[in-house]
Amino acid sequence: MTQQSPAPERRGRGRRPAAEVRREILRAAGELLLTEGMAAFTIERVAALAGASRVTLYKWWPSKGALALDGYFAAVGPTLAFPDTGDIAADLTAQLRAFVHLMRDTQAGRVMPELVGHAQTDPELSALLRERYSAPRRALAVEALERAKRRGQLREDVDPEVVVDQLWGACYHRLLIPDQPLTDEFAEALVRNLLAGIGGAR
Amino acid sequence: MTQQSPAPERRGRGRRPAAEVRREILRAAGELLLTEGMAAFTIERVAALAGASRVTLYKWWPSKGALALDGYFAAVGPTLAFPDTGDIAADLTAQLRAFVHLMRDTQAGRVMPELVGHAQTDPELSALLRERYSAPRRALAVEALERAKRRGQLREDVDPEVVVDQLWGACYHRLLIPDQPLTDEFAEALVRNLLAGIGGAR
DNA sequence: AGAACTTATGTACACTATGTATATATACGA
DNA sequence: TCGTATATATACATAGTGTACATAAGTTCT
Repeated sequence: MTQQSPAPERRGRGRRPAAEVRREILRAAGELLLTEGMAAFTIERVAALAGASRVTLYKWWPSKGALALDGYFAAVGPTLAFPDTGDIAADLTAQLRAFVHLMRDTQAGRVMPELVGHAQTDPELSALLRERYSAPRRALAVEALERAKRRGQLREDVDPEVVVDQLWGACYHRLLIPDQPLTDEFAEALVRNLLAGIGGAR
Repeated sequence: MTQQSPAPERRGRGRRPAAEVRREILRAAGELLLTEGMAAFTIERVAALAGASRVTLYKWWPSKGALALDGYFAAVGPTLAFPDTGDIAADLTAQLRAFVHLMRDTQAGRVMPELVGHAQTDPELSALLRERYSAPRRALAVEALERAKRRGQLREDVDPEVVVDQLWGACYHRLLIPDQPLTDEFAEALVRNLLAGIGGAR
């Protein structure tokens, strides 16, 4: 059992500072999400952990998914970076290895599939996840691929959006439907296959 | 609102034929899943729709996910096929186009992401989905790729498992995290990119 | 045919969670 | 300082989960 945070001592009946309450709620949401995951993530438990009233949560967050995503970002932070060394193969491999590490070896990574999973039945979360998580990350990768194309490292007729799905999408596949393991070798093979092609001597 | 099945008329207190009850439950589970999706799929509602007692469902199915998957297969059937014409590029494209069509244009396809989503917080469903859905389909694709390799249509050093993730995994990515649309052109580009490679003249 | 066994059913209970309504006390801003 | 915004306690109705118990009826074996 993971030790949960000490519940903050109760005050009386009246209002508490709004900023403080909001901070406590986000902290509690992030903590609960990372330690127990989406299955145990309920408005009820977040409120209790934050020492706040459920009514306050219902007032500010339209859905459980929205609250979970805010908690996720509060706990994890943005962490967006895509270094460009001029060698697209090396850059993609490095980026994918970092992604594999994040998803396989960190609490944040273990939670992300659950958020994506919950989004399948929560349109609110689906839209937020797209806007605040996947779209910005996808854009970074697409930009890197466009730059590589301008350097002549990619064929002119290739759609970078499709490439993103064949690299990161492949990783999400192994993450969400775990038939096969998510390894560094996998990340390297993804880039190798796609850049050089897998077709035979024909 | 989708018209739900007429609730079968009640019998008295005693036992009903086990086979009949099981059939009714699976029918109800499939119907509820396909018409209202995983969010509305509860033991309570399946029991009511089947005219059965909740207790019976709890007895035979270990989790909501397991029941949902049985309902899915009862409604949809197996539908496994991977024709081999001898041309791996054509076969992969045809297979992926069929998959895109299934996921985009049918009730079954609209439900599968929800099952995968629910599996993220239901280990029971995760295991069943792997055993009964993804593994058999993955195996078919891997076999087709192995045959192509023997015909010299694929490079010797390529891991077919990785290729599967770069084709079907890419589709699941667009399905589960819908930043970009799932189209026929996408399916075709996947095969083209991977077989020919996307690297430039270097 | 009868007995023994299996199992679906009705009913009930305790528990958790959702979402809303009401009144009250306090923080915040003009 | 006064008015408004809002966090709080409390209550309520609804829905779903999972279990327990006794009973009725299908099923199977002798």
